[in-house]
Amino acid sequence: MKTGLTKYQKKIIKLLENLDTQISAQSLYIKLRSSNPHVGLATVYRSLETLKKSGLVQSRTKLNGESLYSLVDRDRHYVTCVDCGNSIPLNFCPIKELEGQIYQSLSFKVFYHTLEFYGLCPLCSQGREENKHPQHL
Amino acid sequence: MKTGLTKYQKKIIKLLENLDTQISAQSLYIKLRSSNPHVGLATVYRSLETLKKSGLVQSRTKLNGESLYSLVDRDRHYVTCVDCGNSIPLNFCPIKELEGQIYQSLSFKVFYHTLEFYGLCPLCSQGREENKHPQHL
DNA sequence: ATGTATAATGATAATCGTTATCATAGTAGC
DNA sequence: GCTACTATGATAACGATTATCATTATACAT
Repeated sequence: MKTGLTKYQKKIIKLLENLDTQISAQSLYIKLRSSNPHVGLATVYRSLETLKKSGLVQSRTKLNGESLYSLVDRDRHYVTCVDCGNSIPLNFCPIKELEGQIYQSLSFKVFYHTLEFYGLCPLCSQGREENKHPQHL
Repeated sequence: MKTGLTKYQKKIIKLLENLDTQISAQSLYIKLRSSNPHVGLATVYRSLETLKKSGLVQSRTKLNGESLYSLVDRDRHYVTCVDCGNSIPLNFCPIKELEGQIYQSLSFKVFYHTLEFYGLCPLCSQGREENKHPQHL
């Protein structure tokens, strides 16, 4: 094989390239089916797993355990609320440079990294303050 | 209630304090049972969920979807191999200071953050090199 | 082109961590 | 004690992911 990528692996890469958000395996499966009605869910998971191990695709896990996938060159991170679960994207990444240092010190070839902040979003934080002083409901 | 923490929430905090590694809910359940034979698994999950929302406990998710818990003051991060799944702890954290900045700019009160690097560990990297030149097996 | 070995795929069952349900036990305030 | 509310335990249900296995496609040698 020339490219080392299977038919569906290529299709998945294409889909991810035309997407600037992270996407779950299940959603990717739906999207794939619209142009490939016979594709199986297992193929999507298998392809994503292989692409991850080849360093082309990365994933992060939501609080509910679902994994979201994207290309490794999307160096995007999020702030997530532990209460409502909403995520806000950040527009910077302070640690890309560290990947090189890790290779130097640990001989560990870094493909990508995840960085996520967890806490209380303004709305949920506000909600808690109000509950401290209930209005005799 | 004075402290706002239930009986088992306190026990879990104590256990985590005497532990310098992250631990899964299932393992925590086993440990708890040794001194509290009648505790239920659901209680462990419920307590961890509440402790997370109160900002005392943090979690990170392994590649297999299992969550590992620790106290939020354990600012420890890992390098994980996408092939064998092993994790190596890092002894530094470059972004603790950023949490304050995020509160300034987004009014988002950060409890903790996760930072993880993914790639190929020396052993798995070596294994792949060898497979490039198979010995006529 | 044919045959053969190997890899990829699809359908679906199984797995497993986690959540929801619901009845019971505990607790606080009256 | 009585009542309302919270915490708990046992277990069923859930849902994303993985394993299984038969089938199909592909690569390669003949």
